[in-house]
Amino acid sequence: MAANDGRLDEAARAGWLYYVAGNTQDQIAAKLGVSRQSAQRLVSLAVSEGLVKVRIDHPIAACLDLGRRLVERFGLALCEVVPTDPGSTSTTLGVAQAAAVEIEKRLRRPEPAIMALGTGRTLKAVVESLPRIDCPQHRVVSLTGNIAPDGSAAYYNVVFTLADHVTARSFPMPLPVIATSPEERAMLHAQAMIRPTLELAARADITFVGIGDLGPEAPLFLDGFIRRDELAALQAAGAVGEIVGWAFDRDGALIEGLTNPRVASAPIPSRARSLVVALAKGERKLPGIRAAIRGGLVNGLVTDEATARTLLS
Amino acid sequence: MAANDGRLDEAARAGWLYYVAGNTQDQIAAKLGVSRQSAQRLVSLAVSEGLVKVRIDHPIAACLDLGRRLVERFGLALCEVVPTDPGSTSTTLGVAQAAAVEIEKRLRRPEPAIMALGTGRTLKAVVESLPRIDCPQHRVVSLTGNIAPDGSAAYYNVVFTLADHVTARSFPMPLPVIATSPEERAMLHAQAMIRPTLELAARADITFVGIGDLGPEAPLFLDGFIRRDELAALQAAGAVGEIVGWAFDRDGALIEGLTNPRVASAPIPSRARSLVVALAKGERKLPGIRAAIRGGLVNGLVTDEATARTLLS
DNA sequence: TTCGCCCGTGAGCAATTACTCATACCAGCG
DNA sequence: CGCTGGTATGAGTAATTGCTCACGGGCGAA
Repeated sequence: MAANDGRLDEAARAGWLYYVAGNTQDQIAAKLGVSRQSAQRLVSLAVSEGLVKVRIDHPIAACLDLGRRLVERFGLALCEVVPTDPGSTSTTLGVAQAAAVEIEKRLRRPEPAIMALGTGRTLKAVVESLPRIDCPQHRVVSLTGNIAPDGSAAYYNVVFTLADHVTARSFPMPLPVIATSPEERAMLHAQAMIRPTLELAARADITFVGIGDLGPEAPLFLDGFIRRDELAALQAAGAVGEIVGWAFDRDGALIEGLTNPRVASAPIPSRARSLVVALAKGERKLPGIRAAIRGGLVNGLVTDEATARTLLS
Repeated sequence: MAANDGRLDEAARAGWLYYVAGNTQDQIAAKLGVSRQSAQRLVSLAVSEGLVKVRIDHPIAACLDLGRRLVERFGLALCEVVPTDPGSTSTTLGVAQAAAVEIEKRLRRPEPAIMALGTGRTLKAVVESLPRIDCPQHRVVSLTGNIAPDGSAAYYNVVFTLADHVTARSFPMPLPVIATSPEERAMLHAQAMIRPTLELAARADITFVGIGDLGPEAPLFLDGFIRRDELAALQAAGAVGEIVGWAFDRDGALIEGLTNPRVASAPIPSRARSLVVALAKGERKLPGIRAAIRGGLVNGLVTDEATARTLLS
């Protein structure tokens, strides 16, 4: 660990000399007394470890405009639109970074606040691109369980990862995502460990959630939280997306019955008194995004240009 | 302007695709429909226009440690130490970026605050590396005049430059830096336009100033604010540095007489009730830095590793 | 102690990027 | 209408970077 830290230290230094001071890797090698290849490795280590954060500080007119129009059209309280990379297959590229900036902005405020987080690949990517922040005044609460169907702690539980970067007090939720029965759900929620967390979630000042699609590759299904027949039933009932497990139809109304009564996640915090920001982009999630903002499940959105355009058309 | 903006827009997009999305310039060229060379030009334009901000998000242990020791040793309220690039001749590299981060942090706070700024090459570089921030709740006031000896607006008046990036209310000071006589100074300060600004400066919550050396290449002399004989007189009187024109000796005590009675800048705000941060690094400025912190002219410092080490030795 | 594995290192090479120069284009002007 | 200065563009080339592979030293297991 100490050696590793020393290495990261060197990597940070190399990255600094490279990106900030504008040295070539040869110069860095000379200054740090290592071979050019090692310098290159240090720089690339700095990048891959996420030590190097790049942001483009220019309001690309087209994106700004799309954001404004989305705010107007759907009555959103917050909307960020990032450029689309036409070739990329990533479902988080750009959105994650933009969301991280928003989160960082809140966490840097000195007034104590409660932030609730959902789960999923997008949130995971967001948290990974957060810088280190010291903010013990804030509390971060997970909206959803961190127990995978196989009993292990789910990879996508983001509050744990967040704790690596941020010193806020964190409240994970030691629950499955979807209980086996409504009764089990009730029992779990009644636990002494859980109730304070649920109450905290209900009082969140700001919430960031991903939106899951419910197509054939629904993350909820892929990750084993629901079975194929349950997915099919949801689809048949008109479900087009889900937020922390709560499936909803094209009007943004939660599906009655099926898996929803067993969802062990906290309810989505109130849009009336807090900011609930959805992070999502891409063709597959479009029906879900559209439903969530039309139905008022969320009042904030971070998405990309292409998705924004389609939403407006 | 419109065309230029469109170009910057493209540049920002290219920069985004390059740095955030990780495309090669070939790919960017294809996606933007331009030649590879043009894509390269767009990316480099984005960099040179300062659209691309890189920060290294790792507390380099050595720097942290130096900062802590400086805080302890000199009773500072804030100290940031950045790595040194052994080969670079820049007097602002690193320090400017670190200071920009500190300033940004303050400006992002929602509670209204008053920030005072000095002048000089360092401050200029700081302001240029600030991102765009919308913060009309804050007020930014210049401590010093913006009229050069030849009557033009001085290049290094940073509050104007700041206004390009930040929407805070700004209060420049339409004064020379050093008046021709103490009487002129008094008269200038009595002006109705000036007095509110001076009062604002006195109430600043946080102040950032550069430290000028008074060696043979003193910026005050190079920029024509003082004559060679005045510089010599200051040196003879034991002056080792200046802050917004106020020359001080090695104990950090303001020089009596000479140019000081004619300095038209606002007094350095109170260290007792606010934070006054000096931004400076480099051999030449060392005597000035040492004097300023030992004499309590400032209670914060942003500097580089090499300077920090020397200060501690 | 010795063997084998693995991590880090250095060399060479392919890919990518940055720079220089010549050319083309355009606006303003005679 | 043609000229001229300035600016953008494309081509070629040098520099820089990133990748792969083979080597070597350290460490744990037998």
